[in-house]
Amino acid sequence: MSIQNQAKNPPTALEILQSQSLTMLVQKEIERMIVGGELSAGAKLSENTLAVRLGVSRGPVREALRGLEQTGLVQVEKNRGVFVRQIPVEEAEEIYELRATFDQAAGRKLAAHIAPAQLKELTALMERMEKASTRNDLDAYHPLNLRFHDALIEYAGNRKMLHTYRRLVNELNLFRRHTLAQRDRLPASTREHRQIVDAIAAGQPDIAGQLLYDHVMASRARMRVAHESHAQSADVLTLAKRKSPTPRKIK
Amino acid sequence: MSIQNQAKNPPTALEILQSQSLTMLVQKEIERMIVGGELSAGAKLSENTLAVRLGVSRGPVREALRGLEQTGLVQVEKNRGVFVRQIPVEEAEEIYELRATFDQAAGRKLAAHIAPAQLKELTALMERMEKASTRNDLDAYHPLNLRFHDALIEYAGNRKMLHTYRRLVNELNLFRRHTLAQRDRLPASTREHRQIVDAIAAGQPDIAGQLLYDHVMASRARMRVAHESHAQSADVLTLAKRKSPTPRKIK
DNA sequence: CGATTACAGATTGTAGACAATCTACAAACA
DNA sequence: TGTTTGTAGATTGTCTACAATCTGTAATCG
Repeated sequence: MSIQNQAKNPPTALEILQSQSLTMLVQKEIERMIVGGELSAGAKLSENTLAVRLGVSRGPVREALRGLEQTGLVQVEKNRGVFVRQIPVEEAEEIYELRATFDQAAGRKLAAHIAPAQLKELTALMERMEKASTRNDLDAYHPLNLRFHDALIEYAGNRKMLHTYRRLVNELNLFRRHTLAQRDRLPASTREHRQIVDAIAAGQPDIAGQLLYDHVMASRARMRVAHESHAQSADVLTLAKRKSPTPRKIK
Repeated sequence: MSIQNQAKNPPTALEILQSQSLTMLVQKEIERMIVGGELSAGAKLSENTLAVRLGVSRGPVREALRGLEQTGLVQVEKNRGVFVRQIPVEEAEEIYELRATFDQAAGRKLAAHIAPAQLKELTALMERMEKASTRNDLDAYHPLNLRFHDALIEYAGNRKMLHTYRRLVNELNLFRRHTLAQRDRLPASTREHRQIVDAIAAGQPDIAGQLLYDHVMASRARMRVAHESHAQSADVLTLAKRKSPTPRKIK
């Protein structure tokens, strides 16, 4: 064993500097702009504009965009440009269904064996959601809900699953209308959360898994309803708004 | 509706030319070299070498490598180069577990409602595997097995799941020793396949799902055994062989 | 007057050049 | 002899420049 092989678990400042290339930073920044809503779905990402804005040349920007393309956040059209992806409802529903199977599997594993500290954390998150629910405070509820489900997957102990799950959730953020689905459904959602935590605490894998699957699929159904009710007005908006994703013209 | 919006489902030659940028072609080619075994795990990918070999400049090669990094096929180390990823056993096991949950979900859906043509195709694949099994022909069995499980996910009708599944399987190809796990276990695997198809045909979601989950997890267990039995000799080999992933030296 | 064609400006795709960093080997030192 | 230091070559990171393509507008034709 060589002496110099002393990798610490917490990444040191040195390792950070070593791994942070311009391309990585640019990619993170563009991703932040997208998920933060600064760039809305369908918007065109001009290489030049981004390069100037970030103070780099087009090279790193192009590399970052190729990376983002693989994560599903942007869509590249040759000779036309890069656009923030628009997630069709059908795809959003597929993602919800995938999430449901992830949550189900995680619930099963956690019910079989969960560390006391983890159960405590889940309970705490759930109780905070209950409080936000009684205040009907969606702005507080939403991030807690994200953390609750993320923790669920994290505690299941499969890093590959966690990574895949986070990528899916990130992609789902592009589908704006899904957040609206929770409005007015906080009580139901909250009740389901308590049942889930109870099943996990009681060590009932099948029940916990089934409850989680149903919970996410119920979110999916609410999302679809919210989407359909806003369909007409929203479609008019997008039709008027989108100059970018114009179909390629045939000359 | 405008006249020129006539996208056919089968991608036309025109659309292919439009979407195939040099970067895309380079990425596909490098990916082919990796999964085809031409570049083994841990190998260094020199930008210049790749560029010359493919007859392009370094720009598209770099962009392609950034894309491959996101798919998990390569690992980028700043100022050091790009390497074909080495999948640790632990990660391979996580991927197997994820696959198991995918297959379980797919089996459930298919048992609930599967098209006759699809059931026929699954049956045909299974029977061909049985024949290959009696001949103990692993070279014939392996691709059939891949197609069988891929078809299973495909027929479940969730494109996002299919996409994610294929990416995971692709990544698992980097873990060489997992193919060996099937040697001498063809009869068991074949028997499980028949049970699975039977459960789907009989419309028993829970059973089909459970069989599939157990089937993939059994593959995982076989993979681990194969890995451990070859551990010593293999480790010696990799230690002697790898010049590339040398730990970064401290000066 | 409507549709088609031609052209100018802008944007993307690719290539090549330069600077920064790393690797490996050799020289110098204890 | 073993370790450290210095240097040359190679590789990567980034930038700039040029070619190919697209978009939108104006001119032309029926």
